[in-house]
Amino acid sequence: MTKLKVAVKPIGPDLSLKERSYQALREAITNMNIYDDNAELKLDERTLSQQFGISRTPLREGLARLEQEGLIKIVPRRGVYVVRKTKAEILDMICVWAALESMAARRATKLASEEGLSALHDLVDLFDYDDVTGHMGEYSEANIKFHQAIIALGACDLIKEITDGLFMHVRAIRQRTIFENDRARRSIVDHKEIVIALEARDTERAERLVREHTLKLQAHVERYVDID
Amino acid sequence: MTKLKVAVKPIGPDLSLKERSYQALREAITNMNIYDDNAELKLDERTLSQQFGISRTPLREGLARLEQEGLIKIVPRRGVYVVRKTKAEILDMICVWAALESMAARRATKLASEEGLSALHDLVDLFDYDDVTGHMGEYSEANIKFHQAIIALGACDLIKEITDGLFMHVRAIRQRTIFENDRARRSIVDHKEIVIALEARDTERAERLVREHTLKLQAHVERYVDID
DNA sequence: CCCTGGTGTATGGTATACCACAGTACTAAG
DNA sequence: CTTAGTACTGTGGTATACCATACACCAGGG
Repeated sequence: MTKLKVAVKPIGPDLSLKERSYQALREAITNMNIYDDNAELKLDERTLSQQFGISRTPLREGLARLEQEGLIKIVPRRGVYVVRKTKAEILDMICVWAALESMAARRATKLASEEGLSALHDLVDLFDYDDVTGHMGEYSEANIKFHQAIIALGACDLIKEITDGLFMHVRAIRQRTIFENDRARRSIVDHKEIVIALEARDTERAERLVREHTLKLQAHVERYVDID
Repeated sequence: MTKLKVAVKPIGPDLSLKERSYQALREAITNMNIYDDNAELKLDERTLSQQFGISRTPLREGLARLEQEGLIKIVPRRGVYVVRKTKAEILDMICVWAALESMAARRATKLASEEGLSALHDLVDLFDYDDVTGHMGEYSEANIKFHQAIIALGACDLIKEITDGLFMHVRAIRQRTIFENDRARRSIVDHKEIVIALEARDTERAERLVREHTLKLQAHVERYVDID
């Protein structure tokens, strides 16, 4: 077969409309203006389909996926509503996060390459103890990056998949969880200790530090975040 | 307000067709004849819609949910296929299971009531060390029950939700994982030790025992189960 | 003035018709 | 006989029309 295929480009990013509506909606909901104030929580199928320029059929298939993912709730004969997580659900998510990331840390002490660990080390060095003030936005991003990096080092695709979903949900209430400077500083200290434990290949310690670090966040949300 | 509300029953279980097709398909796929042999892995939308007596529209919405859940894969323009988990995916699922159940055990040592623990104790007493032979089917059920009970004691709805999903997927390959008697016996011993640790409220030990118990299964699958 | 019943409308649920592409079979040419 | 090309068919993707219900608004009666 000397069929000289012209590099015709992997065709378009011709995702099906179902896929595109799913992703677009997901994007829209997670980045939604303000999620907790008096934001519009009702979605209208016909309006949406017009906005996207597609018919209701693929749109509804996307909505069905969104519902399965827990981002929206479809009430028969009533409409589709953006779901507002309860405080208990948030706490549960952080709990699962703690369980999975600590397992990832445990695995990382056994599986991670030296290069991977040093890359992680670089991530925490980006922010210094005194440097945090005024860079909360960036730090918040770097914070997520750090945790995702640990999870990546754990080399378990399913853990990555589930935690990505959790982060997506949690991002929706990020605005409410104002990380005060003090918390950020203590967080940085925790991160440094975690990296040290990982580099020392100290499985038990790395697992414990990661778990406790995340459970600190859980306790903080429990005490100070007021939703519902 | 002295409104004497009559307990009027939550009305009918008027599930939508989308919901029913979703559940029916899910049921059908998880209990599917033999999942690994030469079973039919291609699903035909029109045939299914006729079998269910509904149109393709709600059926496809159900399929979209199934795909999101990972039970099927919809290949654009090609069709929908029942997904066959790879060995790596199975191992990942057991890994997540270990992480979540050990976290549940940890929480159980702090949250569980004495009644809950004694109920768990009863579960392990149902099967004795020598009693397992010939009752593998029942034991397999009791085994799942035991793990679900621990998760329930952890009192984290999301952990329950996720692990339920994992069990559903794993059930599909249960047939392949022949639990030989020896494994069952050792499993029973593990279970008894776990209960003891829980009743002693020994958080660290309970966490460790549960994790190691599940990781033993992972190692067993890794070594002896051959799929793909 | 309030409460109740009915009608109308808007919106979600379902069915169906149509379209586009992939896979296959058949035919023709080398 | 083999291979390539073309046409046909079947299946998934999409659009649209129709149906059923929930909610709002209005009218009439208490």
